Amino acid sequence: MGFRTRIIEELDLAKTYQSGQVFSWELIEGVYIVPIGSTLYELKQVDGSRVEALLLTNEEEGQDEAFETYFDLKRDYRRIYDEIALSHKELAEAVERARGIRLLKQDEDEMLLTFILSQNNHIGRIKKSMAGLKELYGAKIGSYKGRDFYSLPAYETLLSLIEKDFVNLGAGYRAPYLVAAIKDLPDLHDFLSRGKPPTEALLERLLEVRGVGPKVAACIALFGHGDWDVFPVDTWVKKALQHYYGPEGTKPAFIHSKKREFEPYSSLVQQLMFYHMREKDKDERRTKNQ
DNA sequence: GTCCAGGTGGTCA
DNA sequence: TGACCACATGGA
Repeated sequence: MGFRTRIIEELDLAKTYQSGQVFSWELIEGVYIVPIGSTLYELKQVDGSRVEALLLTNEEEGQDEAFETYFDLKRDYRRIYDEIALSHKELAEAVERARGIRLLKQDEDEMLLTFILSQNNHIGRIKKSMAGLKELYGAKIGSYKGRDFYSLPAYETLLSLIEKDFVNLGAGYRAPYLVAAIKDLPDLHDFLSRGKPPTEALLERLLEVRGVGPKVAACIALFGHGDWDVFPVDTWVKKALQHYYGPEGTKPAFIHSKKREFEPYSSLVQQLMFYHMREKDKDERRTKNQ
C-alpha cells in the first residue's frame, strides 16, 4: 500500500518540533525530514494547521498504520484543546499558543535512551548525541539534499557499546546509565510482551532502570508507549506550576492533585505548559536584547 | 567566567 | 518523606 503524499489536519510542525518531545526530526530549508522506523518522510506546512507528507523511501507494508500511530491521527485534538481551555481557564493563553502540537508516539527503545540522556541536559545536545549514535552505529535509511538519515542501532550493536563510546557521543556522566539500560532491554521487552501494562505498572518497571527517575519514566511512558495519564515535571513545568499556582504549585502533593484535575489529558496539559513557558522565555529574551 | 539544561542517585536528618 | 549535593558537558 503506502502513499506518495497525504494531508494531516490539526498539526503545526514548528510547534511540535519545538515542544521538546522529538529529537530525531531535521529542519532542512523549510521542510521537516521525519524518520519513522526505517521509513523517511518529508513534511511541509501548507497552512496554519495542515501538513503535507511525502514519502521519501520505498513503500513498505504497514507503514501507513505506523504513520497514523506516530502522529496519533485518530485523536480529535481540536476538541481536546477546546476542552482544556474551557475547564482550566488559567491555561487559555497557553492552549492558544500551543494549539497544533500533537503528542507523538515514538519508538519505545529510542525514548528510553533519549530521555535517560535528557536529564540535566540541553535539547540541542540530546539531539546531537542521539544523531551521532545513529550515524555511527545504525543503518542508513535514506537521504535528503545530501543529508543522510540512520536508524536506531540494532540491539546487538547497542549491547556491544561501552561507556567510553557514549562519553564520546557527549553523554557525560549518563554513559553508564545508558550501558545499564541497554543490558536491561531484553527483560524490559519480555515484561512488555505480556500485553500492554497499566501505566502505573509500566512506570514502576521503568523506575528499576538505572538513571530513570519519575520524570524520565513518565516521558518514556508517554512518548514511547502512548500513555496519556502521566504528568512529567521538569524545570520548565515547575516554572509553569509556580507561574499559575504560586509557591505551593511545586509541592508534590499539590502536583499530584492538579494532575488528577487535568486527567484524562494531563500529558497534553503538561506539554502545553512546557511549550508555553519556553516560548514566553524566548519572547522575553528577544525584547530584552532590543 | 558563570549559569543552565525535559533529573537522578546518594546521603543525612 | 524532604532537603541537599555532585554529576559531564557545552552553548548562551
